[in-house]
Amino acid sequence: MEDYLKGLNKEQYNAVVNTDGPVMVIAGAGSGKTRVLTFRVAHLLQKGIDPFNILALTFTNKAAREMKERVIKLIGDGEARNVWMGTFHSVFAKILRFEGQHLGYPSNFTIYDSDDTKKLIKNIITDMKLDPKTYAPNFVRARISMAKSHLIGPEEYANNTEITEADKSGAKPLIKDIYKTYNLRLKRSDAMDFDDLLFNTYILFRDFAEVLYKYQQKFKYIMVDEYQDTNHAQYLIVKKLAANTENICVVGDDAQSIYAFRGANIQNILNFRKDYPDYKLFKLEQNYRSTKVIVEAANKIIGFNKDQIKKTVWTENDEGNKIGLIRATSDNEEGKLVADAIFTAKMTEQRHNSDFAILYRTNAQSRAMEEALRKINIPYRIYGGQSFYSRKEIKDLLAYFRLVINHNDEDALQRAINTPARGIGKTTMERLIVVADENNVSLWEVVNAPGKYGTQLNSGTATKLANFATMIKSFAVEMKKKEAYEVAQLIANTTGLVRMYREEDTPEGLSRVENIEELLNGVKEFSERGAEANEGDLEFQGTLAEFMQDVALLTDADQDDDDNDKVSLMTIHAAKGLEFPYVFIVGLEENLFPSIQSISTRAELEEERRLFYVALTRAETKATLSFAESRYRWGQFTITEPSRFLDEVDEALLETPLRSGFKQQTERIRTENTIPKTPEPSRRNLKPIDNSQVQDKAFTGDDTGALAPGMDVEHIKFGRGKVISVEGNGPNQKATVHFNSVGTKSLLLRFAKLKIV
DNA sequence: TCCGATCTATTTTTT
DNA sequence: ATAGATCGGA
Repeated sequence: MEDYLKGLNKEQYNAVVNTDGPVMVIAGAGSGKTRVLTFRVAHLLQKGIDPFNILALTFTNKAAREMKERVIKLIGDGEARNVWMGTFHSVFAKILRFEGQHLGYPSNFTIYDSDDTKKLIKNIITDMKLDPKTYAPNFVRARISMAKSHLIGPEEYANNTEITEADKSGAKPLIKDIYKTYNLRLKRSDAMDFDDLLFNTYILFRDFAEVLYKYQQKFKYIMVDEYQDTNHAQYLIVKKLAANTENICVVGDDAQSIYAFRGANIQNILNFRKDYPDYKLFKLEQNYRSTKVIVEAANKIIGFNKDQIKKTVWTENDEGNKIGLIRATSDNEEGKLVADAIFTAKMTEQRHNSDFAILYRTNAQSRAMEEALRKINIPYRIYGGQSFYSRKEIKDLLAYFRLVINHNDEDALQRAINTPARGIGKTTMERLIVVADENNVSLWEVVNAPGKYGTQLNSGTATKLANFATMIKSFAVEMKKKEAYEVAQLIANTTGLVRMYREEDTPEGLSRVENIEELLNGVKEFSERGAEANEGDLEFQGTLAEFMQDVALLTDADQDDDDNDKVSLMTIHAAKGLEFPYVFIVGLEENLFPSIQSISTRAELEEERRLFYVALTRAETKATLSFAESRYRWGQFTITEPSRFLDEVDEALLETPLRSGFKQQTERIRTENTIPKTPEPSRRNLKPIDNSQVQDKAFTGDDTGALAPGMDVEHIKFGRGKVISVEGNGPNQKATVHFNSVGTKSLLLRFAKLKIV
């Protein structure tokens, strides 16, 4: 046995060394899935397999990078860097840059992100004079995206009566036309959306046998991570690629499937047995990550789901801490209690900030957490949310980059042409768009040569257009001669974008200028990295075009930070695949988690439950659940109810009972084997309550040094209560107080302003 | 065409 | 709450 394989358990070992033929690995949470994948790659290389023959597909760039780093650690640099490891989207984008001409795409095609996509769909809806309320852009986009990920093109869509009937009964019969126009417009812009990267790769392999053959020869060993999250398109592409050698290894966990909402299909796991009847199955069931308490609680929760593949996750780890429970009166208080708990654990357990993660269902929940952490000076880092790349000023500058790289990129052109203002307004643009449509050419064609298409323009406008076109073309020339950073800086300055924001002379304007500078620094770093990497990776030049390819598929979670000792804040989706000693799962309230839009069908509810399972199994040492009894949502104060998921946590594993104090829980009727009733958003939850009571600004705490058990105290939010105990001293002094209103709470006296009554 | 005031949708999760 | 969209007036 090779040395490096010694640390593996039997199942892991088998999953690693069975390199030939189809293999499926069902890997429970924390069972060493990534380990198996990395060792498998290392093992292949060790056996002398050419790294260029190995393909490893992941869902996030982060997972890909991590895998690469770990392989390099195992067997050293050099060979490892030539393995194709990346997300489905990035790998297929790379293939399409090489092969896109078969489908009529240039290699410099633009990738539209969801913002660009949405905008384009919105434009089309307006152009078609449809009511944007009926045809809500987000809805239409979701519909088109769903179609594309099932490999249903515009024609198939229009010819599929089941689909069109559904659209008709939804009073949206024209989605098929929007879809058709949308695809034409994308094509005319030499652009692909995220789904096209998969769709077109599939078409490429389906229609061009020689291309398929080439990649089948290339990728002799294929590995797919998070197989439970693949959609139909991904499934078929992988199947085609693997058809020759059948050296395919998929790793997944049905209990962690949380992307059905975007077309992921758990059936792909089941299909695997049919597609490769002689496949080998390995089950990784031993959890190395979490304590017994966490594993047991998680097992019980997932047990409430009907649809699942039987498996038993177990662990030899210690029993561990019970699961914490935080009950807060408001979202802000929830933030404070969580921040306090982190502070306390840091002090008592000597932990780093980076040992903590706060996980939530929606990005909007981060704010209360941020504020609370900031108040007590705990550094944190937010993953996801409003991405750096979706800020206005960044989009503005990127639009120029895109336009310079691909003149036909219509979205980029529309954004750039009058930002900053160049006197090319709405009227002119509308006229140009009509001409472009009539002649079926890209918008750039018309802007660049309006005379050619007989566009009616006054001479002033014509000059402005000509100047703009000349400028863009001059950038394109520069781009060929200079490296990325120089061109980027030239563009930022010559276009007047930086000047525009600077002249706003407002704090926002200034921060926009700073963001632009940050982006330029990013470009600089990128091209320097390009120069360094040149000898190792011949394909990498560090050009602006390459930078843009990177950016299009990048998410915020992929960015690195210099200072890494920070508390992590992210959605549960973003946390998949990660682990932390201490995990706080916040906002466990009905209509938030599970989400109000996911409780009408069993399938949706079960996905929410898997999400909860994923969240809980991120924890190594201790998990803490929290919920608030009220929360601001959509700027509205709402009373909330604890999540049904809290009831599914084994009471015996909780630090404090769920139902304590005076609060009487309304009995919720839930039978495990009936389909949940139609959602009845309880009035109670949505009723705005009078929020006008002004808080007593003068409320200041008494000196709490004299605080002792038995004393009556008053709290600014909780009102009257009785002190049960006081522990700790100095800044960490805590008191347990029983309040009439909210039951027993533990408060850090430094923050809780208590008045002795 | 530009600017400001008013209105409005947004919040599920991501490549 | 808040950013973006929209509309009317300059």
